[in-house]
Amino acid sequence: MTALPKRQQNRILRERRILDAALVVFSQKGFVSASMDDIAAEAGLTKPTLYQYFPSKDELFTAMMTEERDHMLESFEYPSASGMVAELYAFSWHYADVVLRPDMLNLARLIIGEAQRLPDVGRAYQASGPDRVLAGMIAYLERQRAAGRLVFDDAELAAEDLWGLILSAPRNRALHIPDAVPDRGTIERYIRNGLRVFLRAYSTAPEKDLAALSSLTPPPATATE
Amino acid sequence: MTALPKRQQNRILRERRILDAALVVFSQKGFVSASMDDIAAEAGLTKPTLYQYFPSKDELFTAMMTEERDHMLESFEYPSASGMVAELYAFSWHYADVVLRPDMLNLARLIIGEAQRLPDVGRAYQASGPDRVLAGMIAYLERQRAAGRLVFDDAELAAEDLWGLILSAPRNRALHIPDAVPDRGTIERYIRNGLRVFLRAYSTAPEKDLAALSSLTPPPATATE
DNA sequence: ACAATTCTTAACTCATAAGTAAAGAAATCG
DNA sequence: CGATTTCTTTACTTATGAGTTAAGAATTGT
Repeated sequence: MTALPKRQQNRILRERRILDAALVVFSQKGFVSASMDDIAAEAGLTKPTLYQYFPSKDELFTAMMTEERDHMLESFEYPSASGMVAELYAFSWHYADVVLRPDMLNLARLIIGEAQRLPDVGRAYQASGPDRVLAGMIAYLERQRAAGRLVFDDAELAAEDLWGLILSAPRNRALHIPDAVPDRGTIERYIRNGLRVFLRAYSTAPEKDLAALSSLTPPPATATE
Repeated sequence: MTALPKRQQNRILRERRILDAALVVFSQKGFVSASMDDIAAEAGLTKPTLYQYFPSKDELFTAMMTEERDHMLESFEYPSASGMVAELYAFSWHYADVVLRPDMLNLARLIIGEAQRLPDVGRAYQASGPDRVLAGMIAYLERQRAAGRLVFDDAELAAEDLWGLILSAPRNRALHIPDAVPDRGTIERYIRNGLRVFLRAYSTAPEKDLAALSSLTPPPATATE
């Protein structure tokens, strides 16, 4: 009874296809060089049809960004593990897997490249991505502090230290050099070292935590890789 | 006797002006949206004249990037101070002052935004900027290790930890949100905290070094700010 | 002061891309 | 099955920008 008419279903599917195509083409070519003909072709339809769904290139871009922002929010779940160290390790790996995905890097490049022209987009990206993850991490770290496992004055700085330690170098390199996405061994190296520094600086039981870190193994490569 | 004819002097000056204008306009608008008319106007001359100096937009961009790369290399000198902690602090501030300059951030955004289209430019930027600074820092840290002040297994990772700790968060935010260049108090906060974490993790005399850090004050704001 | 060089002005060609219109074909609906 | 809706095809307008030309003005050199 709630089944939509075929026509409406098709409209929803086509809109979906257009937004996906827009993401691909904008990410590859940047806003200006991506043409509406290219995006229509990528979506498997024609430009006049595309214009029936989105009245202008700007509106398509904005809609695509809004959609992607919502998708981004879904990516940052918190893996559960046994113990703070295992949790930090699992999350570091999860975060790395998301952030270093080629499509995510392409999107980041797009946003950074357009940040001057579209300040709201940059702001929205920062709010839905990094700031959101940071807020979650701050809460997590404060819980660990309350449980006596960590000590720090400023939870925000501690959370930012963690990202800086585990992913700053590979991500920056990958942003500058698209071919330079690190392999899993390299990511492991950064994560492990970053967590060591973090635990040495903030843990109330550094020896025990470093030993726990030594026993952890990286997660299997995800199918999306 | 070595004085160049006025004509040659003017050519050199004009070329300089064109490259400066190119940097400004490309940084503000990105490669595609920056027009040769805009750049000529910024340089205070006309498009046909501009084409007398640089045969195409691509070649102007490449020349501008090459020029900027050489400029970048000049920016990363090593301030001298008394003691390792003071040296790290001074350099952290120096690095922050360079990297967070609006024009440097604009250039970084430009490079990141064009990285897919111009992989060589991204590679050259990485090699002349971050990799270069990193190499210097690695050498410095290894000297401190040899002198018994630091302990680490991997100098490269230690050097990357330092950048990640002191500047990763503010720089990323500034890349996404052009208005969000941090004030000096915020930079101080990141640098001080970052160095604390670094010293706690790697110093052979953490208490002493943290005390030394406490006594340091930020450098005066530079005139270029 | 005159000649040579360089720049400016004004106009141009060509290509590209955003956005649009109309007619016919295809898909869906009742 | 005919009516309606939606999409495709084809062609179009307009604007923009890379790159170019020619004539006259300005600058430099001798």
